[in-house]
Amino acid sequence: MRRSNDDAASEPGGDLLPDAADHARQYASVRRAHETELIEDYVELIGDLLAAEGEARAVDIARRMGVRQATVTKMVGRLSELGLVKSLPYRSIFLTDQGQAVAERSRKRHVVVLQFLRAIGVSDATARIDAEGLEHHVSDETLEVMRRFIADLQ
Amino acid sequence: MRRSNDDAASEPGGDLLPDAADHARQYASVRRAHETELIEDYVELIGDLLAAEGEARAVDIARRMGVRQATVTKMVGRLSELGLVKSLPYRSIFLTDQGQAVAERSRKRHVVVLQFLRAIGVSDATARIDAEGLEHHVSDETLEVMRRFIADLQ
DNA sequence: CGAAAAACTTAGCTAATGCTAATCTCTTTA
DNA sequence: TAAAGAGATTAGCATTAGCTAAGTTTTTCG
Ligand SMILES: [Mn+2]
Ligand SMILES: [Mn+2]
Ligand SMILES: [Mn+2]
Ligand SMILES: [Mn+2]
Repeated sequence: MRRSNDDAASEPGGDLLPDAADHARQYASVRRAHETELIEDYVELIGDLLAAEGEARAVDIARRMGVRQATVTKMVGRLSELGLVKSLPYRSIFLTDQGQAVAERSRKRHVVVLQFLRAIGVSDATARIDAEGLEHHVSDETLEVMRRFIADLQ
Repeated sequence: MRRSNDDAASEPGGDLLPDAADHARQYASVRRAHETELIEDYVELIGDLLAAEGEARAVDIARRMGVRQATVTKMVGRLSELGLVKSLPYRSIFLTDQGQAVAERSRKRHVVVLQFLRAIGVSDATARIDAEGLEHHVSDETLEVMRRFIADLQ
């Protein structure tokens, strides 16, 4: 029944072990982000390819994601079931309205995170790599802080 | 053979679609982070529990992680195979030297990210949530920038 | 046109991470 | 000290995300 030091959050420097329920919510939040992360990356990439090339082919998605075509086919099937994507066999992939919305939102967030990293002095190459992972774990509140930070620099 | 606009990276505001190989490396980097992410969180949590309570029991890990005990048992088995943890059936879990090192490194990084978020104006509650996910995608370079940012504020 | 090449799909496999239900072991307490 | 309760484990299932190998369809080109 070991119950001793709790409320580590209130201790000076007690940044570890917050209240157990809150702690669990933190991890749950991360798990939730992981569920949508890949979906967002695929949809965002498809949107970028559509904007840049006019079409999004599985080969190109595979090359950019660094995965096999079979993996892309399977993922596109999932995106289709989720109503984010419209695709016919052996044809280019397109975004539904819902997919467009997701792509737009992801793209904006990605750009803010990338610009923020550069703004605080991270090199472009590193900023790009880090942004690709960080973007999915940035809350609206933090995103807004980043946006302000960038704006204040002008 | 649609080959048209490349080197988006060099365009003004071209923050989308970098060189394909680089782009693939970005995603690969994220995938790599995801492989170690959970491991780091478990090991870090076990370290924190050992420090705070003297022992790390599966119940407590389960409660804090917000998962079932069966999930913890399985994960501890994996950590054990990885040589990060030492455990006997029905007994507390301990860290190996290697595990200690991982825990230490993770803890330090986590704290820097948390303090950085607070430093730029994110609320404590949000900073805690975001840090739990962000920490795993922060490169050494970015971490150093964050550290300097915090230090310069004193 | 008709082959060869490229693109795409399908089937079947693996690993990671979660779950529930059932069981086992240990600890507490009446 | 024996039952009850708490903690831990095991077995079996589902989902996600990747892979290879084998086939299909479409496109390119001699
Ligand atoms: Mn992105
Ligand atoms: Mn991403
Ligand atoms: Mn952590
Ligand atoms: Mn974490």
